[in-house]
Amino acid sequence: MREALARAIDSGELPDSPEARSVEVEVSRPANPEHGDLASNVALRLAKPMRMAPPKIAAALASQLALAGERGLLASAEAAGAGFLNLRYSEDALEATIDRARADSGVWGRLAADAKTAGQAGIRAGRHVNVEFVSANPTGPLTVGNARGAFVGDLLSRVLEAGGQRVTREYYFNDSGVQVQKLGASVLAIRDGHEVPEDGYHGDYVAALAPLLGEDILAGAADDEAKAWAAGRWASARIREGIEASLERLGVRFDVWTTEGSLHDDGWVAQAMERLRAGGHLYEQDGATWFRSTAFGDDKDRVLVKSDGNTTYFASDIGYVIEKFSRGYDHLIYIWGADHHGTVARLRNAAEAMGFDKAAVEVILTGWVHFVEGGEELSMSKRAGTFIALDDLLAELGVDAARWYFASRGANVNMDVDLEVARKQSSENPVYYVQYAHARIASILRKAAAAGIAPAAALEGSGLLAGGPEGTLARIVARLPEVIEDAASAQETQGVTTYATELATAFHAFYRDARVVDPEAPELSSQRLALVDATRISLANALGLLGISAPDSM
RNA sequence: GUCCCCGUAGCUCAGUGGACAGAGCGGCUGCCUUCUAAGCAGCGGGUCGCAGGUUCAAAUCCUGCCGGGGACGCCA
Repeated sequence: MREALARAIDSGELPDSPEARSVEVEVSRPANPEHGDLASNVALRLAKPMRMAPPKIAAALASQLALAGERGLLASAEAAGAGFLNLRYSEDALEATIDRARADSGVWGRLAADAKTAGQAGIRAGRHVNVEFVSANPTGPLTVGNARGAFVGDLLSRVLEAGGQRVTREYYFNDSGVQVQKLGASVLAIRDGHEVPEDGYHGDYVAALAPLLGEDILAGAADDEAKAWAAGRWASARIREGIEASLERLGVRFDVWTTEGSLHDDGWVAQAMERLRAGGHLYEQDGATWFRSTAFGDDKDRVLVKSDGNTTYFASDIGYVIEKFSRGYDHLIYIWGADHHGTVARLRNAAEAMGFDKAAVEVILTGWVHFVEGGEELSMSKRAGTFIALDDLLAELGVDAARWYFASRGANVNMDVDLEVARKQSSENPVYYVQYAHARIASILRKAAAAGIAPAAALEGSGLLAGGPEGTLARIVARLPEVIEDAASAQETQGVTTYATELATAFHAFYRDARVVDPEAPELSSQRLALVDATRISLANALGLLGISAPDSM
């Protein structure tokens, strides 16, 4: 495009100027397929510096592009509308792409972490990133309220991996806070037939744990408080196992589990404080130690060490920042609920004060999920035991439907979920529409194999994609790599669900218009089988990226 | 009071500078002797919260306002 522009200027067709030579050439995919496979607005941008009507500029560029033929890549280039330049791929280029999808089926669509992609703006392939999410304390099972973070974090991780980044999934929790002792006291109370303390934990899961508590756990505990701690640590370890199992069922697996206590024990918190102190970012007032967060634009300064000598949660957080960076990450991402937004600034400010790049500490806030059942709001208190366990919800809705539900919405939007409606509509979830297309293809492939027709080895040069139903379908199949690229750079999955739905629709239409297995026309059949197989691969890889299964039959 | 997020079809949500604003669900009408009808074709449904501004071009960017949610602790 840039070359064509230069040629047009050199040949005197278009006026020369510094602006014209340096204009940003933008190429995008038009919404309307009639506008070609790619479109550019350069002519519109050039109108002012060139003092020429956009359509005229577009026409000049189109003729230059047509002359060059771009080494067989483009079939046509034409000016259209108010000055758009529409380009169309050649059959050969499209066929080669379809062949490539089949040859590299396992990695088709994913970005390699090579020098080329690393240099590309927004992609950041090769980056080593830590994604911390869920991080619910092990004082009870995961609730539906934890679902958002679990899916958002896992989907983000998958998308970054597909974009060629190295991802560590991290879970942070506190196993040494007073809540652990309260949990232990609650378990003991139930075991011994006493009332659960007012501020204890009242859920059924506590009662279920009580009879399992062995006397050996309490050995060596001198008084009631020590017993409660011992029981609490034991119970929270059991609960953590349960949490891990729940996450496994969601298809979420963590690489690293870090406890708040270890950040103190291993000296990270002290190290962080030392670094801030050395930089002159700390001061003492009213017996407490403060971080001068306001120097970095925060509303107020923040306490690190309370006047009673205990450190705050924030102190652990900054120790954690150092600890994470010490492991060699280029970038840290935190998935937090929207209610934590007030703590974002201080964390990033502290990272900056400790000498890290503020931009390398990113917080993604998830919107609120408001659960309602039959018009009534559901409370979600672990302490009161009035929550809905994540496992229960997923047993009803299914993991694939739930994953799709969260993947197709932005992380930061608030949503209302009426469980009655969700149950009723789970069978209407669009995920099944996409999975059905995949199953249909698998069925066709089985049918063909039974009829002794094998997919063509390659389509390049076949002319199958010249137009008609085949051309339409192939163009969408070929788009997966750019869908993944967009998802990776925007760090979002909505585009993937939209694409998968579009591809499924295109396939269902193709299914209607073109019979694939036809013993009367074996050559056409085998070519169509190759296209249909490529469709299956794009569908499976799009679903796989979201952690959703691609069934061979439904 | 300050700050953050959201406001798009009856409902749930995509689209975040480009050519007539999209999908699913719901409503209505047709289509199974033919590779899976969990499908297909069609109809109906929109002041993109409101008002200004920037731009050749605004649902998209800027400002103000309205409405909904959330956060503002020496809690964790």
